[in-house]
Amino acid sequence: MVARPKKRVKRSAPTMEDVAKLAGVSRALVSLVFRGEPHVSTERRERVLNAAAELNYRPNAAARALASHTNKTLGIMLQDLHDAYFAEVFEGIAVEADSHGYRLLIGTGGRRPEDEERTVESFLEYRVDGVILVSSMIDDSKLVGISQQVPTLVTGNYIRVPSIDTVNADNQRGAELVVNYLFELGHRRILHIDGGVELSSRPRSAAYWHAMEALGLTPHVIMGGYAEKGGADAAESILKMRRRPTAVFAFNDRVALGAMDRLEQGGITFPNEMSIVGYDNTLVSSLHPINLTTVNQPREEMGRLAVGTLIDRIDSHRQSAVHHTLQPTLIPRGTTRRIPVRSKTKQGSPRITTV
Amino acid sequence: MVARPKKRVKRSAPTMEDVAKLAGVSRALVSLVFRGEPHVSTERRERVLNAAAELNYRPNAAARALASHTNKTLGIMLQDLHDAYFAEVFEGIAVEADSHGYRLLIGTGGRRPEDEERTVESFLEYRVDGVILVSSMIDDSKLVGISQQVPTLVTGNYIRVPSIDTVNADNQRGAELVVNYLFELGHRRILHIDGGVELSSRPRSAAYWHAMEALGLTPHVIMGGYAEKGGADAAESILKMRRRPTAVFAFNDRVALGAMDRLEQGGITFPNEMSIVGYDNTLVSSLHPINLTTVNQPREEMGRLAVGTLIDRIDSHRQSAVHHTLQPTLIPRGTTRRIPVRSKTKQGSPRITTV
DNA sequence: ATGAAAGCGCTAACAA
DNA sequence: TTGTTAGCGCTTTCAT
Repeated sequence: MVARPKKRVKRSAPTMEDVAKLAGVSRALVSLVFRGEPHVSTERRERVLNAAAELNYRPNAAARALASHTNKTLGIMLQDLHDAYFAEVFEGIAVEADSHGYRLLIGTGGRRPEDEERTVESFLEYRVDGVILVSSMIDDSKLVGISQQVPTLVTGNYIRVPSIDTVNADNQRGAELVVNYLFELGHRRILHIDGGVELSSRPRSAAYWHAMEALGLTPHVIMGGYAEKGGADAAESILKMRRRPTAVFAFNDRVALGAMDRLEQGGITFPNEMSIVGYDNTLVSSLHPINLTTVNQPREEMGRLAVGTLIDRIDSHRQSAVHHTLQPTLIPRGTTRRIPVRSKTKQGSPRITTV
Repeated sequence: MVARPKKRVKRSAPTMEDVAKLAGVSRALVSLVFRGEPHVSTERRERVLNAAAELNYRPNAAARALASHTNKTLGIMLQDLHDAYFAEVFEGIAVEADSHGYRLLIGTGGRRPEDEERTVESFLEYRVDGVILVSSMIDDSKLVGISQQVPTLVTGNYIRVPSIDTVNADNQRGAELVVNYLFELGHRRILHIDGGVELSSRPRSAAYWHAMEALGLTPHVIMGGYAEKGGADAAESILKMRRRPTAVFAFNDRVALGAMDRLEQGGITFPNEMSIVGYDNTLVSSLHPINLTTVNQPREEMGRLAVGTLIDRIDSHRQSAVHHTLQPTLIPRGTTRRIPVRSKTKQGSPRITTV
């Protein structure tokens, strides 16, 4: 036998009115207290707070937003939290937003521009105070359109208009670091597996290209992607080459790992027969059995900076853009090594030697 | 010389009133159209839609929420998106919420109950339609309190009250799978590195304990944690043991990886001298150089199921709890092997042999 | 099928 | 320092 509930409590949550009544003050006074206004007598403040506590009152964010035209909320568009890159940028965003008292509305775009736009649309309905688009694939012109409706910051995008702030890691510098490092180790046949349609792929591969030419080397780029699969596919092509590279610069760590995996199956050992460099310095890359040479990007800092910059625009009504570019650093680890000086003879594809 | 902007546009966004005026209908009719009500003549509908498009009108979610007492938003509390476990559960949540037309308000608790409570408090101010708490460390009694204010679903928690729905993976079964598997491979000295204060640590270690005893073996649990560090510390103790285990069952993949790393530095090779099993089947565990035997939990499915169950409670006003328990599966890979039958003699700690 | 009007719970002048 | 009073932009009866 199930007991029929006897409750006869007021169904909906208490309002400011209820608190005011119980405390014997006006609604406006309650509002002042809850907004932390200084010019309220301690006595009344106490009364209000007590009444609120007694009723378990909690301000209604929607009502507040409607009346005040601000909701202390930021919309964050990410492609995919599965990916360590986004997760870590987000971590920085969360920390900084929290310290400024902002809430986060989050949406994922899944690298599909239409989905991204739907997400942003949803942010706009919410009338968020600002939006951050991480590695958005939305057209520049549409981005500008968005920025005219809400304070906007993008990261991973190189757009330069007054209405959009940006935070980026210097992809160009990162690629240069890799090429020069490999060159100094004696490598000359350095191949690049790019990021496919990924946003930062273009700047990285272009920088790779330039750095190679500046060193008098022949660039060689093959198509990759943003994840392991892209690396594995690229590895497939590499295995078929008659004259394989001595070093590979992968778009990111995941691609590098995918490539290594496949190349090792093909009998190539790292770093003995080939060197490889990733990008991102994800946690996995540092694990001992992997120990991948890579490039660090200050992702959490990017996230924090993004929020700080955006909130600055919101607060100051700044009309000009701020652009931050953070510097990456090379993290040399175990998958790269100096190329041994050897006689001109063994020029063909390297024989596979069992160690 | 910076040109002074000449714009004289209406500053704030257009409202329903504006649309109504332009379309020559009442505000209520516009509302009907935007809520997709069927009983509107096609002609008027068109007019409204056109007017809205012309003005670039977008409904105000706060106003809507205030008037309708619902906002099609779910609050999601996660500990830390950095962690693949949470990221993947979230992925499932995001997909399912999207397909039901719900937005997500997200907050992280960082494994600090006070922060979790602040996050939930914020959800309540928003008057979200429901909340999902992933691996919350909030007291059961407080969870009950929350569930009285908003439809609530928890995952990772075994609480059983009518007001809270739950979604869990069967941690007990997972631990049994591991112990039995190792037993079948001939292992008898199976040590468990637990998850420390982590929520699912208790059920897993308890199940390990029972499974061991059921097999007539002596359980041995040492303290770990939820990340690499915990594993490394535990490995330190293992290296000091005079009679080392032949197999280790780690709380999760990260702990396993941390432990392996440290143990390998101590000269132990896997799986030759020791077997090790993780938990979670994170992407890293599948990478070739790691190739960790582990237990898979259907994380995305957990996320999807959580949202589906919660929305069901919201829609149906269900007053009784629904509990889902999903089954884990063992993923045998390269870090475990059958123990070789050997003479009773070599019982001491294994000599370290260079391969 | 459509319109009129009363809120939803709060903030923001303005008065007092 | 505190109270009064319009709204904020929408939904929701209730008429028609």
